[in-house]
Amino acid sequence: MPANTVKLEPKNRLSAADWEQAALDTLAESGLAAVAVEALARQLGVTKGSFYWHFATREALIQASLERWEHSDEMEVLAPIEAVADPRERVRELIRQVSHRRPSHAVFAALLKSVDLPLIRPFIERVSQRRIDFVTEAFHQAGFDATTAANRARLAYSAYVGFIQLAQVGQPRMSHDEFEAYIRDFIEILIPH
Amino acid sequence: MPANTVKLEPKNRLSAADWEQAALDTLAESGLAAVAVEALARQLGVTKGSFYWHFATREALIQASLERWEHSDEMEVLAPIEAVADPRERVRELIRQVSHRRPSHAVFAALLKSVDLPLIRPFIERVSQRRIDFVTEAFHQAGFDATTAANRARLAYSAYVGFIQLAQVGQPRMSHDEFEAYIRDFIEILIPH
DNA sequence: GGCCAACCATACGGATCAGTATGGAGAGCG
DNA sequence: CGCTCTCCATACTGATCCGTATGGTTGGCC
Repeated sequence: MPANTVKLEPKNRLSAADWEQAALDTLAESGLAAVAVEALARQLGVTKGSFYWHFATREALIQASLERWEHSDEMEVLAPIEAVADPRERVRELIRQVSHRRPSHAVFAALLKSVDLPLIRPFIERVSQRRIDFVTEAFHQAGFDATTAANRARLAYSAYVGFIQLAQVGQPRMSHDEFEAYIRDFIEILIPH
Repeated sequence: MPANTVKLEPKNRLSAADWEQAALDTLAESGLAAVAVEALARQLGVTKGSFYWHFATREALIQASLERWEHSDEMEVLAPIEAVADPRERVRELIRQVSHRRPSHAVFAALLKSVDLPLIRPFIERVSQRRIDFVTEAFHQAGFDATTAANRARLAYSAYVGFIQLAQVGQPRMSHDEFEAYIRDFIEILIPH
């Protein structure tokens, strides 16, 4: 057998990053309450003893996981769209992007439900502020005055937040085509030609 | 002393309705997790023994409380506005109403966070469906075709849901005047003249 | 005035979960 | 070979909370 097994054998021997990823997965799937040390341990095939070696406390895990999520979220969503020159088209592209990439929103939707916790709140505040500022800036560049741009951004972001909440209820019971039509109307209403 | 003390002495001796009201209050203030029997008992100055005489289980209390809330919500919000003849003005009035009466939304916002629970989900579904249908109907009467009316209603309701979520974060950090201006823009965008 | 039913206290059982204490296996290195 | 550091298992404590069992108190009613 070849020696030099640098990073093989992902079977046993976990790292902190493994725990963080598992935490984000179950957070997205089952909510913050499901991010429990013993549950994650079972899910990873180990016991609590492993966890408390990598992290001091449950909150430390959540904190680290969310910092990871916040960073990747910013890099993967907003950053690529900043390149779009025309501000109107930039917002349109943003709407299309977020409307066609569900998995990332699951974490945000889960966090939204635990926003009353002091541990979670700052994350919601920061990412929301960044996103609203992003859209506000685009609307401003598109010719709207400051307050109108801000209000339109607020409306757009509120509609986004509300939608991902209602989507879990299956409330806007729409087919794929109906959803696409909704997105088109969404854009049409918020970004007049 | 006059006999005939029909309903005096509200000090001791609770009724099921008292528990339901207390449940709704703490639900609105501290979320569903805070609706715990022992906590409510302390809050009401009694012990668990009292609770389990009035209700079989914690879920029974929540169920009863939410049925009470759902009924009063429907009566106090949508019903009075149905009288407004002009559909455009009806939606405008609805928006003004809900934007100026906070306390009732607290229960809905709290429920939204626990929508994954099978006990809560039906309530969210029913009230959301009713509200969306209400607005859709108004937009339809205002001259929009069926799908456009539905999409505008979805957008309006999503924006509402998202706003009450973000409001708790203090995210749309607005003064009173800014809020009023936002509502005006909200109406202006959704209901073109 | 005594009985009955509504209402509540006390005390316990059982489940869940965060965190601690402690010891053991396993790889690398001298 | 043996030591040590990393990583994990086992076992326990303590807190919280739902639900049960049971007995006590109070008000109305015959």
